[in-house]
Amino acid sequence: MSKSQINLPKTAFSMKANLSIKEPEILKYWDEINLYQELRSSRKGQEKFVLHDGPPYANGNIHMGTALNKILKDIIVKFHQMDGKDSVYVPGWDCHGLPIEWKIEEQYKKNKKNKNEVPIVEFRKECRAFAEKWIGVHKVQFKRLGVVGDWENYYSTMSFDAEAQIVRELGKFLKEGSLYRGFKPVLWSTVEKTALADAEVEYHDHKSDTIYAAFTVVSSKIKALEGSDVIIWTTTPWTIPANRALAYNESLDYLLMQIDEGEFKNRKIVIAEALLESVVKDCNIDNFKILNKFKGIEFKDSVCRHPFYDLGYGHDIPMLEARFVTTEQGTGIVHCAPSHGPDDFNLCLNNGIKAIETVDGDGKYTKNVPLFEGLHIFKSNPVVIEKLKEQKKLLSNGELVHSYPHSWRSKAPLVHRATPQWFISMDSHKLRSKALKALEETVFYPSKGKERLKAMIETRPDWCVSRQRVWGVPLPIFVHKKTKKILVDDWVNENIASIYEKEGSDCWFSDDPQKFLGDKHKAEDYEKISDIVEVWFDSGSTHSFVLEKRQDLKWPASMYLEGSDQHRGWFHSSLLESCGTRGRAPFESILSHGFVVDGKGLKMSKSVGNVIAPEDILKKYGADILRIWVASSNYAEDLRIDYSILDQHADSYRKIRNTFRYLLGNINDDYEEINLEKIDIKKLPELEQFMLHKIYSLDENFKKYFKNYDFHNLYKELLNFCTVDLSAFYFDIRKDCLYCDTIESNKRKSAILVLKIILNALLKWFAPILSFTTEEIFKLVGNKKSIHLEKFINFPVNFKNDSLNLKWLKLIKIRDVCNLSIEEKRSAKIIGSSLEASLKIKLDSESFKLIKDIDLSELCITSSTQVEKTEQNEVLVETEKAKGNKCPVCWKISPQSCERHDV
RNA sequence: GGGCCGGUAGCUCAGUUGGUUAGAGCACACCCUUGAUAAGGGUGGGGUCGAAAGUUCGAGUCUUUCUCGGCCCA
Repeated sequence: MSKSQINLPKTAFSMKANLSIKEPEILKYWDEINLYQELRSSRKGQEKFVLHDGPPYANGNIHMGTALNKILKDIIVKFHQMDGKDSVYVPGWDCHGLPIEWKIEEQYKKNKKNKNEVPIVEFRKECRAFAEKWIGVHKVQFKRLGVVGDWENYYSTMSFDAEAQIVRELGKFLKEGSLYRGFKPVLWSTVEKTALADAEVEYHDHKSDTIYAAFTVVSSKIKALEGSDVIIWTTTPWTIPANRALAYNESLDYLLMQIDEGEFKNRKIVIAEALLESVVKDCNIDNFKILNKFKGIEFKDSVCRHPFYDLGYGHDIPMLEARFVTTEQGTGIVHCAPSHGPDDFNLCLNNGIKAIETVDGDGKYTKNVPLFEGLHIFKSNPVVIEKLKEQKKLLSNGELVHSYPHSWRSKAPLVHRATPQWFISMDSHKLRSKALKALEETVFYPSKGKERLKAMIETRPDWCVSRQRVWGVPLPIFVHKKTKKILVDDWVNENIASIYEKEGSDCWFSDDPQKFLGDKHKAEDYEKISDIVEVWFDSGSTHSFVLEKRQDLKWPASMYLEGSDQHRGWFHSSLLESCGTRGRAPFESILSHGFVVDGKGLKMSKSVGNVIAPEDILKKYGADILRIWVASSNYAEDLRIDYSILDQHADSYRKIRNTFRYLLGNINDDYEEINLEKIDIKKLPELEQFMLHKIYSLDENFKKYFKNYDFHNLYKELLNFCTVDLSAFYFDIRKDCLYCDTIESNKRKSAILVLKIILNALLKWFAPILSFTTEEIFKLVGNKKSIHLEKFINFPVNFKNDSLNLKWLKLIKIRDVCNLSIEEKRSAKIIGSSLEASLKIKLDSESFKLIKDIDLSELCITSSTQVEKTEQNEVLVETEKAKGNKCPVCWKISPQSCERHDV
């Protein structure tokens, strides 16, 4: 029997995907047809959906986290585009900041160049070039993932427009009065000579010198204390010269005790009772007497002497009450250096003791510190300890390994150092309450994001927006030299902005200040601030220079989408910036996703060796597999990835691809648009009607899932449709008709019609996820430009047929019973394929009625079936080997010759 | 160390306001097919729902503690 007599599937769509080769070709095609512009013009005038890109930092290759982020963005943008909206995506980059500065400095060090000898403007030019280079690299890498956007007209925080607008935004805070100059200790790196943002700090173990030092009581309400030594413990002996106070906890119990041995023999010391044991052990004190016990509250108004009293440290050291004093470690009395710790700073500030500059940017003591001026703090511990010993103020000293802040770049230990800073007040102009109100008006996916952000806004301190660095937008502030008043002048602010618009912000550092002040103010009367704006203000302002400025976008954005760490980052800074300047959030919704972790749920790290680079996945699997991974993972939690997980997604991809291949093969790649409204559904076989109902109800779920951005359930439903409803059911049953019936047969024509509808539906449903593969197929079967220009299908409501659905669900249950019976005979080696089976089926009267017009042989893919009515309330099936001859065409076995194929 | 979030088959995920024997797909095993063929079909095994205690007639679901992991903060 020649195979030419049957209609075997034929298609140019290969089974093997070869994605790593095919995808770049499709990218080229998208470039050729200028897909992004086509997308825009195809939805001109339609409702806008704007997903505002949270700018990645223009530094280093992309990793799985960035890939996840961009793919998720792209999937959402494409969904809205296919939903008929003008769905615009403008990618952007964050360019200023310390990491790039550090890279350039690293290069300097390599080339033995001294940063201090390079003019700031030249240094900044190198930073700019560095960022530009990485934007170029990122662009290629993001595009390769299949992300469609306005890559030609991206935004960046270092563009002249952006720098100008950032100045205008700061001007608003300045004018309002919520931007003020404060003074506080910040974490400072003496290596980079800069303050560090919280995000730039890492905690590592560090070996510190520890000391127990004595502060002699000069006066106290408890007379017994006078002349005794209050003992403090610290891991930073170098802060002793900056000491201005001691702190105690009023609810703790304290002891006055006499020491009967060693250096402190016959001297009286004061410590907390709870720490007696550890102090005695630490200081090797074996012989002592407890003289007195009292509550911390009695320390009130006590005054001590600095250990270096005789060396020029004549000032009083008051004892102050502080809740932060605990009995976890130390002595229960804490030494306070307001210039070197936030707690110390606040406590002293509340008691009228101001911080002064005790340490300069290089880490050397200033002239405010007698004895030690010019000495580097990291070299001063031995000197301080020596002096304490000499003054007989050192009870004991040692070493301690503990968790300590370090710079994430240089890994150098950090110190707290008081510096002048610029702040935006959270409360002076109700920024906090505005932001909290804005959160109530924002939709969060997942919803738990709202609480997370809210908790942060409720408790955060004023926003410090200044940094002592050079690669950033200069703080556009002048302070009057005599009055110390901040210059607030709209004209000056706008003047600075318009200068930046023309030439960028480099000129702030190089040009005559008069250029910015114009004729209105004399430059010599003003101090020009040389700080730069912290980068979170840059990115927090993107809404102002991207969303508001561009005609193709809208303000506020429909959505901000980032990793969950950005609750503290970009979501946070954007919310504050926009609430401060515009009174509402720059976004209508926020979608946050978890972090990419390895197959066991552990975070990826080089040292563990569980890092997977997007590049490797693209090479081995292709972008569509990676996109499946994104779509099928629950982004509300952390997302696991390893090669076994990817292998399984690759298997699913193959299943989907073969589903398409079956469809294409049976229609011989011959597709035409079908007017769904004009189908006479009642004239189709019931199986086809059932499939149309399936399509309709799947589409309903699809839309529901899409509305909630619930992609992993959406993808799962699509995949199950391919596997369960199509491959194992509809396709399997209809093979006989498609292969063996004549082309003219109405049944076959009906099946072909439904196959075409399914093909079209699957293409559109999958397009946002399988961007490359659906395009490959779309180009094969049509002459339209791109699948991504299409819209989702609106299926006619008459596809829906609930009663038919119920009937067929029952039929499938009967089919399941039949399969069990067939399997029994198959495992007994009585039959092989199901076409070798002949079924004897007994049905109760209800089921018997159900199958009146149903061909159970067709449904179960057997050669024959006999059905009997029975009183029993169950389905009984007996399988026998079919008797007769096998039709050489349709392979059905019957005693007579084949009805369809008269051979 | 503190705050928040999470832990359901090997994997990705469902599991309504507590209510039958905890589900799906994939993977796996066995069988069939060789006209979707580096495909396709059928059947099957697989879970102490992170652990323990408690509330309840009844807990994957509620409470507490612990544990592991992640994010944020110190």
